[in-house]
Order: sequence, then structure tokens, then C-alpha cells
Amino acid sequence: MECTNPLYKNQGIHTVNAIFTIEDAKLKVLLIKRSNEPFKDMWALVSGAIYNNETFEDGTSREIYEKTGLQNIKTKKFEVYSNLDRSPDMRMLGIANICVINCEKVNIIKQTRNTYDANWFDIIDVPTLAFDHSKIFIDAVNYLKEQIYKNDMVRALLPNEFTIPMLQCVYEAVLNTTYDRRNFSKKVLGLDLLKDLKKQEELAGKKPAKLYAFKANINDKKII
Amino acid sequence: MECTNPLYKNQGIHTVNAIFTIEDAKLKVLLIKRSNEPFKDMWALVSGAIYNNETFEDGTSREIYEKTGLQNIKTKKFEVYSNLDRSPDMRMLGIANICVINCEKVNIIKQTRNTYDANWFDIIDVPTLAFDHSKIFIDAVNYLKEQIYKNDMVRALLPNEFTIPMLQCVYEAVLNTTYDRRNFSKKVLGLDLLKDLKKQEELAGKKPAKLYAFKANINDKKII
DNA sequence: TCAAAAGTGTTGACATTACACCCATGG
DNA sequence: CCATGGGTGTAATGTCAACACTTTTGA
Repeated sequence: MECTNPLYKNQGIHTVNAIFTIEDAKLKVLLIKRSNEPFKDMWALVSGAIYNNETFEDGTSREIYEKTGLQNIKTKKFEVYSNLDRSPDMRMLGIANICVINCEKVNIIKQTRNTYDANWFDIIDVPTLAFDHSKIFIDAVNYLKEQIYKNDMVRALLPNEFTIPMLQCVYEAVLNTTYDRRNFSKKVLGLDLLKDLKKQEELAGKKPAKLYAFKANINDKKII
Repeated sequence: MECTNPLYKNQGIHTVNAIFTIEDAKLKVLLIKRSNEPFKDMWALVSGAIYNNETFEDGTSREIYEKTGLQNIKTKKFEVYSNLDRSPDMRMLGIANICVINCEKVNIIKQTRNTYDANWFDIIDVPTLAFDHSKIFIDAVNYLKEQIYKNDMVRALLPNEFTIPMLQCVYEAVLNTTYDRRNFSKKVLGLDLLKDLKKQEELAGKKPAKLYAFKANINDKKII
């Protein structure tokens, strides 16, 4: 239906997505290069406008798909940005998401209707971003650190079958720290969180590690 | 500026506020009674539409003030509700806040332009609410439990000068549990969080407790 | 002098940390 | 047979939970 109250009219809603992965034991964020004004040729988080006839979640999935080709991404809203001048064209309220993904599973599309490059950036090498995305990016990293203990986030960063050293690597990359290998292993196994798959990874030049999977329907337990 | 893209037009933004306090050692939420359609005569959370020319934070403060008379309330966004049918008049995206307040400091206005009653409800006695506010209320309580360890939330629920038993009462009311008085006290004092004001409360029939205040610029520390 | 509630100290249980040794693999 | 990295055990330390007694106040 048509909006008649002039006080409410002309408000748009942006979905802004900080998409993270772990690659080479480093926390990385997905950036796209804009091919249109405003902020043409600048790197940006994956973002776009929500349509009238879709929920925020549906619009977010659509925007991520259109700009990267990614599907079925786990997202978590974490902040709202409502400065009146955050977008030069019209009043766009920005709702920001953390998204986490196992980058081995996916292929990023680099050229789309509004973008002409896409890449994973180590979070310490992120350039200045379009709009207010630099601020959103910093907030996203901090939020991710706070929330990484949630099992579904950790799950999304790992393949379905993984080893305990891989799990440790996720924690160390996100929290930018190190843990003792033996204590980490002991802690995780004691939480009754993992299913022993009775299989081993196949790798060269070292003792292969055991493969595990998360048990189904586990409540969040803090590993660290 | 005018919005021309029909895909984005006609989206309104609601601020929906679950305002909590501790009264009689119980966690309570502030509800208002609606005097207009839709949902006339039903209880609701404190909510309203954000205007084009104000930030979300400013619009939230304005709505809370207009519907309750309250000012300077600490708010924290926690969720976005975007079902297409959540408001019968037009597409209204709802952004929900947790708000916390020390009810001793304030006076609630019961009659306003759109409401004709307002009251604190023990969270176990909350009736069915207007719009999707019942769902939002439940999410708010859960979020508050998750976040109560943040110092600024606890601060907002207490007067400027408070005793350790009062602090313990806040935790017990929010988390619906009990703690050992001696262990709680020991833990809090060991965190270097509080300033001893070298004063005592003045109360009848019992040993008066020492008064404390939070130290300035303290990072969040989990008491429990 | 009594009831009510606050302050403090000790102990055992449990969790976390630090650290050393052995094992399996591919080259 | 060696380099790499995974698996496991133990002792020291730190944190948390349970619990008893004393203190201060107003009535």
C-alpha cells in the first residue's frame, strides 16, 4: 500500500554485509569493487537496497547472491547505521550483518552488474572503503570476536568434516591469539560437542589428524 | 531528496522498545495502552515510526519521550523484524531496542496523544501485546540476559550510589537465579570495578551496607 | 536483647595452565 | 631416518562454591 505520511516517506534500507572467512590461517573479509557512482572504483562491503516486497533476510540473500554469486550464507545482524548523510543519494538506513563462510566451498563471481572485482582481504590489509563501510567493517570485526563462541558461527567457518587443529586455527585467527595445542584439544573433547568420525585427514609429511563433525542440535558452549 | 525508485519506496521504520527496570527485586517491563487503531486498547511496547530527518537514535528518544515522558534512557539495538505483514497499514520494518532504567529516578506519564495508560509489568505477568510485540518482548528478555554483564547496562539499572547487595539483586532479578552473598561480594570487589564511597546507606533495622559507585571508563568485566 | 541483613575467612572441588614424551606419515 | 605436526598424561596453579561466625542497626 502507498505511504501517505510525508514524515515517513523516502526512507530506504541498506543491507551491509561483512563476509568473513579463514584462509591460510588468517581472518579475511570479502570486498567488492564498485563500478557505479557513488564511490565508483572504490572497494566496499557487499551491500545494496532492500526492496519493498521482501524481508530483510530475503533481501540480504538476494544482494549477496547478485554481487558475489554466493548462496546459503549464515548471517547475523549486529548494528544499525542511521546517519542522515551516510548515502549521498537518499536517506538510506544501513543494517549490518556478520556473515561467515568456509571459502574452500565457494567460488566468488568477480564481475556483476554493479561490480568489477571481488577479493578476500586479510583484515589487517583492508583499504579505505566506500560509504561508511570502514566504520562498519571495524565494528564487524569486534562483533565477530565477541560472538565467535557461538557454535553455528564456528560451524560455518569449517568444512563439514574437520580436525581439532583446524578448529583451533579458527579461534586463533578470529581472536588473533594462540592456544596450547594440548589444552585446547582436551577442552574441546571434554565438552561433548564433537562426533568422532573414525577417519583421518589425508595429508603429506606428517601424522594425519582425526576427523570430527559437530553433533546435531548442540547448545552453544564456550570453547574458549 | 525524493525517492524515485519504486522498488525502495514506501518503507517505514519502527523503533520498538522493551524498557526494563528492577522494582521490588523483580525484573519489569514498561507497557503502554494504545488509544488508536490498529490494536486499539491493547498493551504494547513503547514504539513508533522514525521520521525521514532524524537518526534512529534520535527518533527512538523522541518516541520514548512522547509516549512516556522518559528522557536520557540507555538503549541498545538487538534485532530487526521485517515480516511484510507485521504492521497492517504499511510496510514497517521494526528495529528493536533493549532499554534499561532505574525506575526510582523517573515518573511515567500515563496519558499521551496515542496512549491512555502505562505501567510496569513483572515479566512473568505480561499480557498478549499488539503487533508482533509479544515475540519481540520474549527476544528482548533473552537478549537482556545475554548482555547484562555489560557494565553500562548494570549501571543504568542502579542509582549512582549503590550497595553490593543491590548490585547482586540486579543480577538475580535479570537472570532469575540466586547467588551466595559472600562469594558475590568477593568476586565483585576483586574486579577493581567499584569505588568505595566511604559512606553507608541509611536504613532501618539492619546493619547498613557500604555505598559504592562504578569507576569511570571501566571496560566490561563479567561479574558472573 | 532480638531480628535482619551486612562484612569477612577457610576449605575442598574443579578447571586451567604449563610442560614432555611418543607416534604416524611422506620424502 | 628425519622433519613435521598430531595424540596423550601429569603436576602446579588458580578460580569457584560451600559454608560459619561476627557486626551493626532500629525497634
